[in-house]
Amino acid sequence: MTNVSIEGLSLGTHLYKEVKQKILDSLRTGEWRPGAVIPSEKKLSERFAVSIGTVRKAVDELSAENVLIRHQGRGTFVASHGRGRYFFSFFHVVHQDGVREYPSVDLVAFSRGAADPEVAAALDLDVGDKTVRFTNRLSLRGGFVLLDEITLPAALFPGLSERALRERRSTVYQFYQEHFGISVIKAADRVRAACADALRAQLLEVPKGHPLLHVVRLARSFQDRPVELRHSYVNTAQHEYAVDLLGDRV
Amino acid sequence: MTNVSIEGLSLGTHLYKEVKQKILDSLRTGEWRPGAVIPSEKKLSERFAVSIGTVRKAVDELSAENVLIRHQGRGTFVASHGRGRYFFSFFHVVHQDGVREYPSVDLVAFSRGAADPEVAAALDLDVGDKTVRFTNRLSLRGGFVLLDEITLPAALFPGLSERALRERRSTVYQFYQEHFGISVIKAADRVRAACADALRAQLLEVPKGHPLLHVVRLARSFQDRPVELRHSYVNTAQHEYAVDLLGDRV
DNA sequence: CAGTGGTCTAGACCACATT
DNA sequence: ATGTGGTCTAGACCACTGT
Repeated sequence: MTNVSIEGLSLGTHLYKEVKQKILDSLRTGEWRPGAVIPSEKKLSERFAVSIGTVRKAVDELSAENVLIRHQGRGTFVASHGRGRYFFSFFHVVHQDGVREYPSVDLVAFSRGAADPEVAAALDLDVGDKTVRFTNRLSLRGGFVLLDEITLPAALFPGLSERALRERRSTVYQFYQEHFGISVIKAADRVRAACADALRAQLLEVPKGHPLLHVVRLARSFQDRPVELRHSYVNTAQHEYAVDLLGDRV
Repeated sequence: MTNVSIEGLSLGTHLYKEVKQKILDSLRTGEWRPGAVIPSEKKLSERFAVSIGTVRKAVDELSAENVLIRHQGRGTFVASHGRGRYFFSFFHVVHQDGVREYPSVDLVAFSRGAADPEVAAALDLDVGDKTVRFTNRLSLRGGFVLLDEITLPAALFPGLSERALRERRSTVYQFYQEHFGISVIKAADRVRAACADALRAQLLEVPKGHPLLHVVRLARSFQDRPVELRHSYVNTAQHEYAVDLLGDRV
């Protein structure tokens, strides 16, 4: 741990930010895969030639951002979109009695298309770039509650097929991660009130004109790269979209 | 910084948590008021007889929770509900073009009443305890966009008058803080889609039956004490309710 | 300039999990 | 017993702010 520092180095930079970046690089390149342990803090400190405290600070931030997960005595793991509490960081629909529940899913539409200007702008594509679109219908307590209309950049999901989607048993984001190496680590939701049109009313089995939540989500991976645009329609007759403001974490 | 520790002390406890608690105590008792600086980390470390690193860890958490705000070179300040970026931690309605804007407010209703079972459960009161109710109408870009129907426990807001509310020029949470010493530091929102009833349609100048967002918020102060129940109705014709999931902070 | 928070180090010790 | 993350210390140095 020599305090080696070529003169003039580390001007305007922060060691722990560099360490954080190097860790993210190793995640992006797949050196450490989702669900796996990463090297101990001691080893990382040797590898990056910094003190343990500096590694800790980098890992602190990554774990605060849910990119890494620490387990005392066991090690530090790469976050995966399994069915842990993490799932509910991205699934905000709860029953009105407050109970969280995993939805069951059926695929009701699948198609390929080209990005229109709106999609292109959101996903950082050129107009006309190939996209994949599909719609999931989610059920809670046996009733249809949610319609997820999802648009993906085809380039990031090579070979994505309707069949693979239909046969998947994991969550959607877990599926992205395991099959295409794409980790959704943040997202922005924008919520509006809307009335059900004929098609969506039929799929959700509500009267046409029934009020629905319309949620537009843009999900991002490392380096803020947008990877998914999603329009969700929620029947809030018995469910709600729940958000915690401040407090420890999302 | 003697490592004084009566034997057996600090079993199952964490020093920095104790420090955090002591800081919160000083906030609750009003020793350090909103907007003011608190003592430097050095002084705190002497006062609590711990190392600076331990104080830093306590302050780290409090500043992550937006209870304290650090300014390098200036000091650490008690968060206040002024019109800083903090305001938008609790005001999530943005124009559909993404621009955030401060609303203008007018008070359209004020009354006193007693807690019904629902209100009592939410605010941790007994049924029949006195409450204050009022409704704010918020405008953005010259149009009525939001109706905030607010219920407060009268005991926590002694002497709250319609006139004081009407003449206030600060934000609502700033008003609570400055006049009643109540700091809202977290809240939970539950969002549903609804249709405007006659009264609310009239106030928001939309057709009866127009789809609205219905947001139920429970706001809390220190120690998770519930201090405000709020029903908001949002016209999302040109605005949206925006939420960031994960990423650095709210 | 002095004082503040921010970074970084180096090491001791604790709590927990696995072998 | 070993190795992991978690806490705590003590101090050096940097970057920023106000006087």
